[in-house]
Order: sequence, then structure tokens, then C-alpha cells
Amino acid sequence: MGRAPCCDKANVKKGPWSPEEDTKLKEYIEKYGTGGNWIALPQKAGLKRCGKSCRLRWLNYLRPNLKHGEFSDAEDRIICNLFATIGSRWSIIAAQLPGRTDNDIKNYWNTKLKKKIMGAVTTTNNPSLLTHRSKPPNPNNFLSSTLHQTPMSSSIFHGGSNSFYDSTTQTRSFMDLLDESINPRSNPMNNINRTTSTSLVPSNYHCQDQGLMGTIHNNLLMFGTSGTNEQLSCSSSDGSCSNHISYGNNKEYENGNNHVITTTSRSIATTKNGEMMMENYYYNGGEAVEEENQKFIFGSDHHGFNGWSTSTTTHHQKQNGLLWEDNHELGFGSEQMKQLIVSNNNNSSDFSSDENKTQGKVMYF
DNA sequence: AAGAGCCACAACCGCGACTTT
DNA sequence: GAAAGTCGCGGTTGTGGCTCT
Repeated sequence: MGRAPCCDKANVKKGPWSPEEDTKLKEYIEKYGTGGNWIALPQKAGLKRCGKSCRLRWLNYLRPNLKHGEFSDAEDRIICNLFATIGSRWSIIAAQLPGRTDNDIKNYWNTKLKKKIMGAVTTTNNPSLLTHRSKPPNPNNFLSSTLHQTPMSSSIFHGGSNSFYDSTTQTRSFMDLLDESINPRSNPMNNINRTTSTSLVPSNYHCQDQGLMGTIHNNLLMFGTSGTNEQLSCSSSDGSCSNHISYGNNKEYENGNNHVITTTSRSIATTKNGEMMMENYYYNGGEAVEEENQKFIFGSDHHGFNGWSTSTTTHHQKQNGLLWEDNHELGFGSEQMKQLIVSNNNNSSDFSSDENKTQGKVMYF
């Protein structure tokens, strides 16, 4: 037995929205709100549309404060950072980019950004320099295998550079490639202070040019914690924080200047077995504060759940925030990123081993 | 000038999750 | 606890405009 349709398909208009329909929908929602019921809305608004269609039109096009047009370099970086860590979770990525919709980002990724990166990968890397893997990584466990098969260095890789260079495979980080593709002057191969070529993840490998990062200087993207200065808490009632994925609430309120401030807190926790995994993130964005307080944190301290912090201290300490956990790397070599994109095309579930979003499967990073 | 091919974007579809009854 | 209703997400498709031949 099939699923009951959400609306009467025969009496519902499909296809592009007319300006009249837009006006009707906009005026209705501005006057009455959605009422928490999209299915009933079109009838009330006098529209011959499916409720889902109305919702989509509102969210992706009519809603106020939406940004249209070109994505900035900073937005590119955020998208790529997040795609590299959580895969095609467009709604989560969109939450980090105020004014952008998941559909926008998805289209932008599929039509432009992915090609830009693939182009950077193919033009930047000289294949002859690359050490080929003896066998390709298991796409179902790619990130995990990457992390755990790579000899661990003790470096903590954080701060203003996303650069990663693997002298063994001579691969460079995905972010380097992206940076270069959108900002050629920042090619780390030209700018780095590299005092050694032997460590796998040289902690002294820094990109001097941080101009681009400066534009998103307070976005905080953190993987694991340094184990110091973190006052993170477990959100689980029993403290175990194992095997759950939870989404918090979005709350909106107006400040004195009538700016709508959106606060989003969500946690995605997995096991407490000391594996590196996506844990928790927090976003406090909005018109006035998005650049200053935007944070995205993954944490694990090998002892359980970390949670997130928004303290000013942490904020300053973790500016630019890519903070790598002691014993884990999260550098995406160019070839790795290419494989990620390819494998993501082949099987959308491959990317982050998030095999089932709702059953608390571990996401390894 | 016309047709083919490509591209970007808007919109649709199906499914899982969540909420309500 | 089960069923029905609704929401939200991600993948896919349709279409209009642009470029190339």
C-alpha cells in the first residue's frame, strides 16, 4: 500500500511560480504566518499549489533576508570545510551561511564549486609526484581509514591555516587547493615556512598568507579539543552521550536594533569509545553578529562527549578555528578530496560513514 | 540565423523523522 | 503503541537562457 499523497495532485498547479502567486503567498505569510501547517496554507492563501511547493517557494525564494547572487570566497571556504567534514548535509551547511538556503548551496556546489575543486585537483597536482595507494580506501569507511591508517604525529594543527601537507604522498590539503583555486596568491607551496620535509603533518607548516581566512576570522571550526581550556559539557542526561544524534532548537528574537538573531544549537554525539567523531556544534548568527560569533565545533576528548563552548576566552583562543585533536589529522589530500567527491557521487552515503542519520551510527573523522 | 549543447537555477519527488491523534 | 498527518531533507528533473558551431 502506497503512501497517501500530501495533496490532490490533479488540482494542484506545478511548475514555475508566477509573480501573482508569489505576491499572494508572501502577503499571506507576512500577515498570518505559516500557522505551522503548510498543507492547509495554500487553500487559505487562495493558491492552487501543494503545501510543500509553497513551503519551498517561501524558504528558498520569498523569505526575507535571503542572499542571492555570487558566493564569496569566505562562503566557498565554509561550504568546502563543512562538505569535507559532514558531506552533503546541506541544511547544516546552510545554517552556517546566513541568508543562504540549502537548495542554493546544493546547486552552487553541484554546478560550480565541485568543478572548481576538481579542476584545482587535476591542474594542481602532478600525478607523477603522487604516491599511489596500494589499494584504494574503503569508501564506506574512507575518513576513518584515512585517519587511522595514517601514522599519527603528535602535532596539533590549528590556528590560522588550514594547510596540510603530506610529504609522503606529496598531497596537499583540500583547503590549500581550494584556497589556491579561489585565491592563487595564497598558494602555500610558494608561501610556506617549511623547516622539515620529513614529518607527515608538519606542525611548522604554516601558510603565511591568511588574507582570506581573515575574512572569516572568527568562524570556528574545531575538530577535537586541545584538552586545555575547554569547559565543555555533556548534554546527555546520563553523561554517556553515546550513540545519539540530537538536534536542538532554533530560536529567533529581536534585539534592540530589530535585527533578528537566530541561535541554533545542535548536538550530534556518537560513541564514547574515544574515537574521533562529530560531536556537537553551535551557531549563533544573524545580521549583526554572524561574522563575530559564528562557530562550528566538533569535539572529542577521548573520554566522552565534549559539547561546545561559546566563551569569549575560547572565542579568542580559537580564532580561525581549525583545531585538530592531538592524535588525529583531518587533512584532505587533493586526491582524497577528489575521491570523496567521486565516491559521494557514486554513493551518497559513502562520504562520512553516516550510514544512517537517525540510528546513531558513528561518524568518524 | 538556427540548431545543438551546456549551464544554472527553480522546483519537484520520495523518503525518513517527527508530531499528533 | 499504532496510524495518520506533516515537516524537512537530499537527490533529481525540468526549463529557460546563453554559448558555440
